[in-house]
Parts: sequence; structure tokens; C-alpha cells
Amino acid sequence: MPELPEVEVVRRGLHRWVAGRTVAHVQVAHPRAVRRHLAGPADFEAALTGVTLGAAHRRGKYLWLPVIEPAQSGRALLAHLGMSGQLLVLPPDTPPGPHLRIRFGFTGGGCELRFVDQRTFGGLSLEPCSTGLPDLITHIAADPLDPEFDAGRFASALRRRRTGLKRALLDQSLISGVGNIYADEALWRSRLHYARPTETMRRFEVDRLLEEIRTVMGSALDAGGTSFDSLYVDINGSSGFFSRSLHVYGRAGRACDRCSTPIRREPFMNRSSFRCPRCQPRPRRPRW
DNA sequence: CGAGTACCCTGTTGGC
DNA sequence: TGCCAACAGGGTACTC
Repeated sequence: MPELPEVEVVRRGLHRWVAGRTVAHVQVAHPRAVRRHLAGPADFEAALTGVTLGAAHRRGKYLWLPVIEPAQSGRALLAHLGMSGQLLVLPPDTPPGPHLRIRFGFTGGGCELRFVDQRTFGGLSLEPCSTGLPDLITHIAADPLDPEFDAGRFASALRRRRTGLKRALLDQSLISGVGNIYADEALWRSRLHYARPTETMRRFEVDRLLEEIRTVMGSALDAGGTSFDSLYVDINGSSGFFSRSLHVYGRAGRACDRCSTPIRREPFMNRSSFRCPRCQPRPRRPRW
């Protein structure tokens, strides 16, 4: 379940191990991994062979590396990890494993890049990239760690919505990079209920919420970032953070770290929401 | 058009 | 012990 911090850790790994390298060969082992590449797996393989990839970028949970050679090709290799995707930098003789979807070899030999994905919600594609952003993801909002992120604009866009607060947090066109786990954690830290009507959010509450989102993401980044300065570009480095720092997510029935009231799990948007019923009381007029 | 829901997928878990 | 339902959930296509 990679959210922004995990994806950022992967971005750093890609930047270190893949940026600047030239693709010698590509092999798509599972067509679903390139389903967003509309021209199909064969075209994906052919179009990427021989290109040189540039610096690794990220917006929210999307990653991309622009094609820098041939120059002005206006394309980028775009990746989304979905729920279980991993980008691994491994020696070529590493056994494939059952969930290997795509492998890239580079000129000059050395390690391969592998896209491994159990549940195949993730995928890669080669996308037109006319601006600084792949065309496909221009609707994705800036994330709270992006210097371009505008808190004032976010606050007013949030208030224009007619929905519940958590729904809005998970809407990547409003704010990106926040998934179910960090949404619950940030709401708990801000003492806000997931069904709080967005239009009633005061500016100071929005600012406090953003601060807590950044805090949660920042500590996850610290936890994952340290163990990832190596050959292995992976999403599981944050497991230490998950086990130690989560206050509500996955803690149904356990005592709230602030007030000892048992944490409650509630169905929400076909998934789960965790909250403290005392610290995060239901609003008078809840909005789904 | 904006809001909300169904669906994609597979390994793990828990109830009976 | 074995089987099946529930669960995990981001993003998008779809409906209302």
C-alpha cells in the first residue's frame, strides 16, 4: 500500500540507479502491467529500447522518468505502483519470481530494473509529456510536500466541495499522495471526523490538518529513507514505521494513545476507516 | 457537471 | 481440516 512517502523512497532509488541510463532491452511478462500503454506490450518494448532516461520525478503517487535521448521526444516512462507494485534494482541472474511483470536491462550491463506486482493494480506506460508533467496526470493535484502546493487554494477548493472530509483527502485531484492510512492518521492527529462536511472547515483547521499530514508523511519518509540507500529499491522499507508509529490505522479495539477509548473500525468507501470515537466525535450533520 | 459507486486483482485471514 | 467469504485499496469508468 504505497502512499506518498513510500513512492518518494522509490523515486530516490530510481534517481540513483536508473536516471541517466540507456535501455538495452525490455521484456513485458504480463500485459496487464502495461495496460495503460494503449499501443500494447510489443510497442512498449520497442519504443523504450535504446532510449536514455532522465531524472526521476514524482507527483503524489505517480513516478516518471523523461526520455532525454533522443532529445525532445516529449515522452516519459510513467509508473504507478498501485497496491503492491515494487520497482527493484537487482542483478540479472536473480530468479524471476511469480510476480515479475516487466524487466529492463541497461547498456553497460550491471543491475536490471524489475517491476514486480502481486495484485497488478500498478503499471507502467510510455506517455506524451508536453509540459513538465506527463499529459495523463495533469489532473493530479500537487502534493503537500511539493513547494508548489498552495494551502490557500487547497482550503478554498476543499470548501467548495460538498462531501465528507476524508473523501476529499483521498481525491487526488484536490490533494495528492494521501491514501487510506495517512488520511486516518492525520485525521486522528487533527481530532477530525472523516464525515466532517468539507464546506464547514475553517482555515485554521485546514492548516492544522495539512501540518499533520506533513508530519505523518515526514516521519514515514525518515523511517523508509534511511534503510533505502542501497541497491534495493523497494516499498517495504516503511514496515518499521507502520508497526511503531500508527495511532489508529489497523488498531480496532486497541486503546487510543491519547484518551484510552477503544479505536473503532467503520466501513467507508468499500474499505475501512479507523478513528477514536472520543477524540474524533461524529459531526452534527455528517457528510459521507 | 459534481458526487458517489462498482470494479479491477490475488494472497491472506478468519469463521463455520 | 477444508472451504469460502471478507479483506486489503488506488484509480478510473461508469451511473445518477
